[in-house]
Amino acid sequence: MTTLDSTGGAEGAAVPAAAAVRRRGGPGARERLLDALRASGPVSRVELAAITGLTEASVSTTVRRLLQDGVVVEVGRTPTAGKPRTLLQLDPGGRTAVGIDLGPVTTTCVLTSQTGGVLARLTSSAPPRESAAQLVDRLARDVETLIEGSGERRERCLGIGLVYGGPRRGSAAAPGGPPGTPGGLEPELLRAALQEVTGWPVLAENDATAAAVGEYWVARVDAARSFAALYMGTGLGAGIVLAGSAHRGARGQAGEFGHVVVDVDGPPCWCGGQGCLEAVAGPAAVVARALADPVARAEAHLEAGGPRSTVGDFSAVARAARAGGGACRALVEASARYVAAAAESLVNLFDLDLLVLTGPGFAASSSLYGPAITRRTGAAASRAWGRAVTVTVSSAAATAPAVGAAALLLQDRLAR
Amino acid sequence: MTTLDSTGGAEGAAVPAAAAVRRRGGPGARERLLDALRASGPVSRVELAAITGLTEASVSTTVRRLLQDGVVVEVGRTPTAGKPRTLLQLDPGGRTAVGIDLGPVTTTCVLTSQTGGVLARLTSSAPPRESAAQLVDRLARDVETLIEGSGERRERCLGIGLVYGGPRRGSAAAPGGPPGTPGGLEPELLRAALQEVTGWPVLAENDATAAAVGEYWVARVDAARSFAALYMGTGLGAGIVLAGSAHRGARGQAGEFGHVVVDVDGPPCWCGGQGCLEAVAGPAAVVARALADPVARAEAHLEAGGPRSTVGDFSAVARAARAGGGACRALVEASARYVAAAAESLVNLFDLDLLVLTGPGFAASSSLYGPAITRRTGAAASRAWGRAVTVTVSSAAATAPAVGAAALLLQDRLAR
DNA sequence: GAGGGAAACTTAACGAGCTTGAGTAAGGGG
DNA sequence: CCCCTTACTCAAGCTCGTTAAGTTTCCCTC
Repeated sequence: MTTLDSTGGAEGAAVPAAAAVRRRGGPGARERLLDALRASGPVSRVELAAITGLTEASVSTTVRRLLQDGVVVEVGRTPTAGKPRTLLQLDPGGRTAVGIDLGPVTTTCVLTSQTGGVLARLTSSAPPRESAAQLVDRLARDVETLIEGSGERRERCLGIGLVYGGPRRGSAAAPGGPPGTPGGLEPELLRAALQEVTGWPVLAENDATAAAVGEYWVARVDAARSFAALYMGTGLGAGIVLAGSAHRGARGQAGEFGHVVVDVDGPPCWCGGQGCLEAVAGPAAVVARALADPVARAEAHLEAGGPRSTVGDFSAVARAARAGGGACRALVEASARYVAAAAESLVNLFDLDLLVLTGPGFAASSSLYGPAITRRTGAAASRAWGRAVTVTVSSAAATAPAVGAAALLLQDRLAR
Repeated sequence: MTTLDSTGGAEGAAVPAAAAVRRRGGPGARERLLDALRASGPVSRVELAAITGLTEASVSTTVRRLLQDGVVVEVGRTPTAGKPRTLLQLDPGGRTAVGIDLGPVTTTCVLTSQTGGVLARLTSSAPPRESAAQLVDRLARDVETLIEGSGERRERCLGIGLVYGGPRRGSAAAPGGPPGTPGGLEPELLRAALQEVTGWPVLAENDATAAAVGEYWVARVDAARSFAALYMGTGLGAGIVLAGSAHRGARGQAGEFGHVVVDVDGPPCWCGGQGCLEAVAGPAAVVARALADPVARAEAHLEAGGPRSTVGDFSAVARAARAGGGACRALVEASARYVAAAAESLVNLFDLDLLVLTGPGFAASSSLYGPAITRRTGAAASRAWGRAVTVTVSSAAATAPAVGAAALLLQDRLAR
C-alpha cells in the first residue's frame, strides 16, 4: 500500500476528468483541426495531431480535404532532422462571411475573411417607422452593396451572421424593457426572412454571445480557456464560451449578466426582479442619474430635451469622467463597483479565467471599468481558487458584434 | 462507532417520457439509452427510438447488449394493433455502487442499486487525530462491512463514489476557510489511494455536484431540464447539470454559489472577496449571529461553550425558527432573502428552470428557504423570460451526497 | 381455426470516420 | 553515394450507426 502524506499541496495535480471524459463523440476531426488552426499561427500536420489528439493519418486526410476546399493553405516548411514539416494555416483569402449588427440606431454590416479581418464595412440607419418587411429589404440591399463594393467574389461568402440585442426569445416589450430587434420582430422570424430573401444561410445570435465568439475567433483565444465577454450596449450581457463552444442555455437566455442581483433591497427592474445590476448600475441607470444632476449633466454636455440614446449618452458621461469631470466620475465609479461585484459572481459560478470587455458601452469606458473588475476578481481568485483571472479590453469593441456574428457563421459553416 | 441497517430498495413511480431532440455527434447510443431508461418508467424499444432519436435497429442491438450485461430487464408488454411492445427498464437487481460522504464529522456510506434505491447504509466517525493513511483504511473497511452486511454479491458492485466538501483543488485552509477533506488530503490523492487499496474504481466529486447528479438520477429529472442543486452544508454550493451532464468548469470550481456577491459593501469573506453570500448569509454566519444574540441562543438551545458544529448549530437555529422562535426566525429569514437573491442570479446566468434544495443545511430549513426562493425567482422568470422556475426539496436531503456519489459512478461506469 | 393485417422488432449490407501498421517522400550527415 | 531521421500517406480493418428488407407475434375476420 502507498504511503500518504497529509499536506494538501496546491500544486497542479491533474484534476480527474471523471465522467466528463468521453471516449468518442467529441467534435469531429474537421472541427477540431479548424479550431487548432484558428488558435495557432502556422502549424504542421504533426503538431496538429499532437494538439488535437487525432492520429497523423487522420490529420493527413482531413487536411487534404481542407486544402481542396480552399479553407487552408500551405505556407512554408520548417527544417527538422528528417523531412521538413509543411506549415499550414487558414487561408486569409479563403472563405468570407457577412456580419450584421442590428443596433438600436445604426446598422453595421461587415464583410470579413475567415481569419477575422474586416474586408469591407457599411453603415446604414433605419428610416422612421420602418416595417419588418422594409427592414429585411434594407438588410438584403446592404449586404448586396457591401459585397459588390468589396470586390470579393460572392461564391466565397458562406453566409450572414445577424446580431440583435437582448435575449433570444423577446417578450412583449416591457416599459424600459429589453432592447429586442427594431420593429419588434422575433429574431427567428427575421433570420428566416433574411435567409429567404438573400438565399444565403443566416444565423441569428444575441449581441453578447456574438461578441464572445468573435473575440474567440479573431483574438485567437486559447480553446482551453473558459471566458466570458462582458457586453455593454443599451444593457449589460455576458457571452460565455466554455471549452471552445458558446454556452447559450436551454432557451438561449444564459448569460443575463444585467440581471445578476447586486442589491437585495435595490430598485425594481423591468424584468420583474429587484436590485438587478442593470437597474442599479447599467448604462441607462448611470445616464438617468447624470441627467438628474445638473453638475454631471453639464460635464457631459447632455442636452436636457434632445433625442435620447442610451449608448450615446452613456459614452458622453464616460468621456466626461475620463476628462476629469468629478460628478460624472463618481457616477461611473459607483457603477463600476457593482459591475465588478457581478463579474466576480460570474467568474465564481462559471470558473472563468478570462473576461473581455466589449460592446459600445465599454468602448468608451473600459479604462474606468477594467481596473475595478481586475481588482475585485483578482483578489479572491488568486488567494482562494488558485486561478488567475485576466481582464482585457476588446481591440475593436464597437465593431465586435458584427465581426462576431460573421465569425459565428464561419465557425458553423466551415465545420461541415 | 458503527451502525448498520439494511433497507429495501425504494423504486420510484413511472414518469412520462418526453422526446428529446439531439443532433449527431452527441453521446453514443448506449449512453443515450441509459439516460432515457433512467428518466422513464418501463419503455418499449420503439419508444426508446423516438425518445433518443436513434433508429429502431440501433436501439435493438444496443438493448440486446444491455440485456446481456444484466443492466436492463424486460418487464412486460403492452398490447398494440400488432405485435405487443416489450417493456424495458433498468434492472433494480442489476448493478450496485457504493457512495461515501466524507462529512466534517461523520462519514456516511451507502450501497445503492442502479435505480438509486439504498440497499444498505453505514455511518462511522473519525477518531481524533486520524492520519490520511488511517482514513483510507477506515473507508476501505467500511466499504467491506457495508457490502458484507448487505448480502449483495460483490461482483455486482461497479465501484465507489466519494464526496468531499469544497472545491476540487483545496487551498491551504484559510481561517474559517473552505471545508476540504478531513486530514486536509487532496481529493485526488485520496481517490487514488482508496482505489489502490480497494481495487474498485473510485470517482471523487464535490458535494454539491454529487448531490445534483444524484437528484438527476434518483429523482428521474428530465434530461431536457437545466437544473442546479443548491447545497447547504458547512457552506453553500451549487451543483449544475445542463442537458444531462454535470457542469464542473475548467478547474472543477464552477458553481461556487457561496461566493456570489450579494452585498458590494459586505463583510470580507475567507476567499478574499467581500460580501459573498456565504459570509453574509451562509450557515456559519447565521450561527454566529444566533450565538451573539442571547434570545436567539436560548431559543435554539445553543450551548455557549460546547463543541461547535456549523451544520448541527444551524439545524438547531432552523428548528427553533420553525417552532416559532421569533429571534431565530428573523435570522433565518434575513439569510433566506440573500440566498434567494443569489439563486436568482444563478438562474439568470445559467438559464435554469429547476432548483433543488439539498444537503444537511436545507434538510432542516427548506420550509423557510424554499418559499423565499420560489417567490424571488418566480416573479422575474415568468414575466420577462417566459420560463417557469420550479423549486423543490430533495426527498432525502441528508443522504443526497452519498447517494449522488454512487449515482455518479454508476452513470460513468454503465455507459461503457 | 386458417389467413390476413399491423406493428414491433431483427437481420444483413453498407458506409462514414477513425485507427493501425506498413509503406513512401524528403532532407541531412558521413 | 548510402543511410539515417522524420514527415507524411496508403491500405486494410474496426466500430458504430444507418437503410432496407425480412421475421415474429399479436388481433381480427371469415
